[in-house]
Amino acid sequence: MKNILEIIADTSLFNGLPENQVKEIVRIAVEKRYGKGEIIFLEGDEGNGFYVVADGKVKIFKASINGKEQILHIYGPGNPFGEVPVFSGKEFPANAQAMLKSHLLFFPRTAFVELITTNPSLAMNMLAVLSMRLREFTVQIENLSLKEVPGRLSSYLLYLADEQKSGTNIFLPISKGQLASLLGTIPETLSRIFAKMSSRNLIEINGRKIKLLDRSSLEDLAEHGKL
Amino acid sequence: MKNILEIIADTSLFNGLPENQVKEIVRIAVEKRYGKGEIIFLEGDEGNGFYVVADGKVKIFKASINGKEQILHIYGPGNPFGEVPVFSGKEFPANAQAMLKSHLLFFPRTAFVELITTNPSLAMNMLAVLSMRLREFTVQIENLSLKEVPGRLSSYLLYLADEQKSGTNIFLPISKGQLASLLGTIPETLSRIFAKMSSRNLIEINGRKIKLLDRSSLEDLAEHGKL
DNA sequence: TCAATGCCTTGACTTAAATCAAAAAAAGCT
DNA sequence: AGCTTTTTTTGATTTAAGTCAAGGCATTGA
Repeated sequence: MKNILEIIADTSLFNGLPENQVKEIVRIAVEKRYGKGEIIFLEGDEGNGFYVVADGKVKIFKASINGKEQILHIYGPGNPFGEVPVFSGKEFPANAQAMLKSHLLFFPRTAFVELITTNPSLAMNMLAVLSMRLREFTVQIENLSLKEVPGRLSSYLLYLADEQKSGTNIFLPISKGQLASLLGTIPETLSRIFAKMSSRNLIEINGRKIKLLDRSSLEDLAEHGKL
Repeated sequence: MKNILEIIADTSLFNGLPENQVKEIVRIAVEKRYGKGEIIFLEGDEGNGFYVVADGKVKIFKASINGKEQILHIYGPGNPFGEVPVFSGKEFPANAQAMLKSHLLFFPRTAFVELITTNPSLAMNMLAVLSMRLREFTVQIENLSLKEVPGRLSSYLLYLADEQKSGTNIFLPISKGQLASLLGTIPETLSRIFAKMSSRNLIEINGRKIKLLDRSSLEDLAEHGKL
């Protein structure tokens, strides 16, 4: 278990900051703990601060009336989330829930804004974080609107392979049901597509272990769609 | 035709800044003009700065191989765009094209970053702008994945009515073809849905003039989907 | 006024994916 | 282990929306 200072040092948000600033940040951070499945905030809740994951896993999602959910992000150690209302001054635009027992740091809005207004390099880090988020959303919207599910799945598998640097063997960090939600579909559809990709020797599946057999076909699929 | 100083004063990005700071900003702005249909930047281009629309209309979009496009935003006078690579330090994540003859102000990356690092309140404005964008994208992803086209259209019409403050009479600011792309669909589908909504007396259409006849049904549609 | 162009609509058809229902497999628990 | 609960898979069916093709309407301009 790391201490708060170590956690903060591991966050992109805070790197490159001078020693005394980091201490200031530690001073305003509030530790919070959540059990598996516990709701951290709901869409529409007043956004009086943002969080950094110290340990555990958190999902950010939108829900429709009829129960279907769309996962927007999944965050792990070192990732900040919930920053939007800090600067837009409005409510949270989506829900956050702990996927595992999680340990979070909470940064209250007013204290953080105070820090940022006097510290340009913290502001720059924050700008970089938000820009990256915007970039990710751009990709996600493209995926949802321009590609069919097999294309989105291929993109995700290739992304994972890259992320995990494990060559062609990858491991799903979330359940297939959750993956379906992240890809904007439902478990049945995802299952069928896995089966089809498997039967065409694009991949090999063993529970959460997946082996990429035909990378170039997967890349093609991620680009052009159509299985 | 406004002068640069007036344009800049009208931008949320720059409001609340002290006089001398505004002058600094004017100093680094570069005027650029584009004809209708002209490309401003393409996805993957190096992002060496961002733009503010002084006059005209600009669309930001993603394109797929087979010609289908997804419009992400449409910006008019006073709106900044292309800020992402300024802080993420990467390329533009989408394409930008002038929809009309447009007059833009360009802010070079390095000069702007310099300004921001010495001016916390400019940084705060920038953070607010990015946060608002993030919030909009969150809604757009929800729409694309959780709602069917009639629901997305209803949301858009209600949004327009609110925006235009014209009661129940609204005017489409873009062509129906472009609207289809903004809603993540194709013109044929949009046309059919307009026809269906019209036959059910939810709306009345006359070219780009639309009258909302049954607001509560539209709201219901925007919430729950299903026409 | 009449062609010409661009934009929108309509119809017939196909297809990807959602829904409903149920079985099978895997993971947790005592 | 044996039981329960959750997750995943499979099958049959429905449905929303995309594709292809043709026609209509309106604006522009010679």
